[in-house]
Amino acid sequence: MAGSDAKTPRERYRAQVREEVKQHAWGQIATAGASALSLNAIAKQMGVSGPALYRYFANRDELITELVRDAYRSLADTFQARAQAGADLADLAHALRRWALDDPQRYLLVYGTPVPGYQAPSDTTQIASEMMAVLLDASAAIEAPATDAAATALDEHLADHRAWAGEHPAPAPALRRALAFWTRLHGVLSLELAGHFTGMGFDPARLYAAEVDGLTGR
Amino acid sequence: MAGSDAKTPRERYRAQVREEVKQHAWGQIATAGASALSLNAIAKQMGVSGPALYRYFANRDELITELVRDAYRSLADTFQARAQAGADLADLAHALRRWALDDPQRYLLVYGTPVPGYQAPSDTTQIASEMMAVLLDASAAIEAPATDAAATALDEHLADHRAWAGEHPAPAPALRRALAFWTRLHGVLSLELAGHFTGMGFDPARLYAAEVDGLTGR
DNA sequence: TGTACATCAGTGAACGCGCGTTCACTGATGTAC
DNA sequence: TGTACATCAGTGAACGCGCGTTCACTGATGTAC
Repeated sequence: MAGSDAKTPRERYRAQVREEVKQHAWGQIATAGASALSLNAIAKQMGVSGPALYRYFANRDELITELVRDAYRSLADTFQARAQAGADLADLAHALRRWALDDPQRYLLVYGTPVPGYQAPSDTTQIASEMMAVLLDASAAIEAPATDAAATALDEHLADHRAWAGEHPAPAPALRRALAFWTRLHGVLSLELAGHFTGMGFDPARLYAAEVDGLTGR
Repeated sequence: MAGSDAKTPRERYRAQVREEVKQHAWGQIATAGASALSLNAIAKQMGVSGPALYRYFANRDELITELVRDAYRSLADTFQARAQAGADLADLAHALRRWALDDPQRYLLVYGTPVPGYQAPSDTTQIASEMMAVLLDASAAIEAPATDAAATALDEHLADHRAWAGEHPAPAPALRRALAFWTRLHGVLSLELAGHFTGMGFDPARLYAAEVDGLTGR
């Protein structure tokens, strides 16, 4: 949004090719997983020689970093857009599920088993806290159901360890709810995406919905 | 336990070398992830030529399969041993956490992002249902707290889709509880193991404990 | 509008690497008489 | 207990593959006068 938007044709072309490379990268990740990403293979798919791509990405890691960043950004944007449209916690939950099922590998690139030896870009922390802010807003907007002893114990801990919430003024129960939102829904989603429910016979969407209901106080 | 236990020295030697190969395999997985597993690299570590290992494993996939099977088996054994010692659902939860933190890569090999293109051995289904049986026993042993509307809706679905529970006579609320046990604890564990909580400032063990308490009715 | 020069995209050859896997072989270990 | 033979562990060479990445280069595209 900021900065010099005046793009020369060459700049536009570069951006376009970078985009095309990323498209093919996603396709490759979808079929063989992130650890199998290969610049040479992408080049072949694009009908171009391998070294050509080094004009656009310094190396393989920079490409992966870009994909991770884009995935994070996409999820954060989805959350923010929904929140701005008046979504409550349950709506966010279903937006998350749609986002994940829409492109499982994109979800797994962010939340799956880390690619060995690959260090996530540091600015994802920033994006992650944008998402967390949306979650905290929505969590704080729910009237607290009766808190039991276990919840209270965690609340006390969270009240003292709320660095991750930044400046957000959410009370401890909202912090707890936001964390549970994240971990419970991730629990269902990641097992579903990894295929651990296949053959079990029940519908993962029902389990997900029940978890959402539990989180939002029905 | 069954079968011919009379081992010739050669058979014993073979078993021993297979075991040694697996040890190195785990070490390698720990540092570079499962997708980086290489027979040649293991051979080098063992001070032996690459092809030598083909006396012990038909190929790379057979080795991975064996590791997955062992991991499953280890978790199932842990659960069964704890259950036989009188463990309740909360005890099982903490056993699971210990098992996972004890060797994160072993946990991730079973429950993490699937290794691309690798098909899990079919007999893991058998082991998985052994574990499920233990979970269902423990879940059924807990007196049901007041069930809310969301839980009831899921219960109705599970009552009609209980193939995964096999012959187990657990009532629907116990089925639901066992599933929640699995997905919620996996949610916390997998995010913790993937490092998504690092830098957030709170203690994952507290979050885990709160989820356990919630599952066991305090 | 036309020419001279600089910029940059893409090529092809090359380097070094490690992988999985096959194969013909040597030498040690076990088995049968 | 001793010899003859079969079994099997491990070797080294080899095949074909794909990877990331560097480098000197050609040819097209844009810029300055």
